[in-house]
Amino acid sequence: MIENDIFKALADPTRRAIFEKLANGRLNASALRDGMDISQPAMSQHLAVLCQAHLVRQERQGRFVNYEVDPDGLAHIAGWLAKYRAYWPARIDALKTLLKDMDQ
Amino acid sequence: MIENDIFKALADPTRRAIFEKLANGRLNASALRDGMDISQPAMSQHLAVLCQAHLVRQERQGRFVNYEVDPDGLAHIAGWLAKYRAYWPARIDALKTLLKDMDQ
DNA sequence: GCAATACATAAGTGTGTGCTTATGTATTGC
DNA sequence: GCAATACATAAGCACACACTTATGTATTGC
Repeated sequence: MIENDIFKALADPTRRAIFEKLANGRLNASALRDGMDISQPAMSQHLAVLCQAHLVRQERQGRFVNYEVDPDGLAHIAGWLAKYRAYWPARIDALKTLLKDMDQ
Repeated sequence: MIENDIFKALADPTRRAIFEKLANGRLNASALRDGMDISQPAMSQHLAVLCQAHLVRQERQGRFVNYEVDPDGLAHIAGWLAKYRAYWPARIDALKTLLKDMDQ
C-alpha cells in the first residue's frame, strides 16, 4: 500500500529533512549529505525509502544519481487529506494565511 | 515536534483506520473497536498516540470517552504540504479540487 | 586496464514500536 | 457501599527500524 509507504517514509525526521532539501532543487546523494552529519550508506537507505514511497525519484547522470521531488507522493498525501476536508473549515482561516504566506 | 508526532501517528495502518472511522463521526473507544479485531488496551494506546499528534481529541461523557477528529492535526499536514506547492502543478487536476475545497 | 569516485547492498546492533496479559482508575446503577 | 462497565496504565515480548562497518557495483579519466 503506497499510503503506508508514504507516511512511514515521512515519519522519520532525517528523511523529512532530505525531502525538504530536495524541494529546493535536485541534488545528487553526495551533495545532499553536505552539512547533514549522516553516513553515505544511511543516506542511500533513506533515499531508497523515499523513492519507494514515490516522494522522490532518481535519475542517473553518469557517475552521479540525481534525486528530485516526485509530485506523485505529494499528490497522494493531498488526496488523503482531501478525504477529511469536512474538518477543515474550523481551521480554514489559519490555512488561508499560511497559503498566502507561502505565495510570497 | 508536532510534525513528527503526526507523521509517526499516521505511519501505522491501524491508527489510520481508526482515524478514518472517526472522520465519519465521533465515537467512544468501545464503539471504535467494533469490527476491528483489536484489543481494548491496543485501542486505548492507539488513541493516545492520535491525541498526542492532535489528530484526535477526546471528551469524557460520564463513563464513556468520546473521540473525534481534531482539525488541528489536519491543518498541520495541510501546512506541511503547502510548503511544496511548487511541485503540485504536475498533478494540478487533483490539487485544484483540494485548493477549491480549502477556500470554501 | 586500472585507480578513483559515486553510490548500493549486506550483515550486525541498539532502540523503538505495537502487541499481549494483568492490573489500576473512574463512573454508573442498584 | 458494591458490582458492573468503560477506559487507562504497567510490564514484558517479538519484531521493525535506523544506524554502523564492510563490501559490492557502476562510471569516469588516465
